[in-house]
Amino acid sequence: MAGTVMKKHKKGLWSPDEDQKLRNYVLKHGHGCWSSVAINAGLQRNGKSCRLRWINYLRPGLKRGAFSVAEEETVLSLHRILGNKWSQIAQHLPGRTDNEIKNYWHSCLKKRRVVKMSETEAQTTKNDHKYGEIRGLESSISFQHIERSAQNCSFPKVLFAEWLSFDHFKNDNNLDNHSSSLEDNLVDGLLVDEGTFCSGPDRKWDEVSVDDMLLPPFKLEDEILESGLIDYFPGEFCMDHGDMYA
DNA sequence: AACTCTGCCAACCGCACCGTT
DNA sequence: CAACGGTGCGGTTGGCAGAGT
Repeated sequence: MAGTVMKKHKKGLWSPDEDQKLRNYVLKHGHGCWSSVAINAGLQRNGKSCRLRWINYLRPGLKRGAFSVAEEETVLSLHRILGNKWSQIAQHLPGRTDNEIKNYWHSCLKKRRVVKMSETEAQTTKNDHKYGEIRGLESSISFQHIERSAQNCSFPKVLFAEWLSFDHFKNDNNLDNHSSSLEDNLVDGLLVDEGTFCSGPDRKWDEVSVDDMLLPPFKLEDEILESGLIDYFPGEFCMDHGDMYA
């Protein structure tokens, strides 16, 4: 088309100057609509590219560098349960992005997991009384809290603390606001995270009962405290409930 | 030193979902 | 209710750097 100027969006690596423009703009105005961010910040990028750059690189609070052992273990455990739900896994690793975790998984953990699985298969199943262990899963999942009658729900709720960010506890006691899916995940009156517990490859989530998730000596009703909360975390991870709801 | 191979990381792409019109 | 735009997510790719030959 002669005479028309097609505005081409720039692709490829971001220059320091572009980073600076985007950072300055978002810190000053917030992102709002990403496509307008690109225009208003004077960038020849599309909104999607800006969003990605911000989330994966420029956003404050991001951790850089190698994963710690604890982070690695978390990724392994969560991946075993959640599969390739990188964004969900990332929610439990503050400062890490889904992209980073995904890359890390593909580069390192996939190999290591093969080794580790063969090791763990040799171990007998741990049945610590402080843990609720999920049948069919090698890792033991902590049932951290049971929250009774949270907001609209008259059932006790089990929250898998590893699957909810601490921000949830600090900033948002209303479970229904946190995720629209939470209420959908009541199983026998217990709240669990979405679609993640399948006790076998042939079983669907809605076929899994609480019995599948709890092994003796668990008896939830005996463990619920006056506060409506219960802590199944091992000591070093234990948080004071007051802190969590402060 | 030159070349090839491999791993890592940043970014793109396509799709799905959601809210708005 | 369909169309549309914005956003989020997971898969994939391209390029760079370091290791190996």
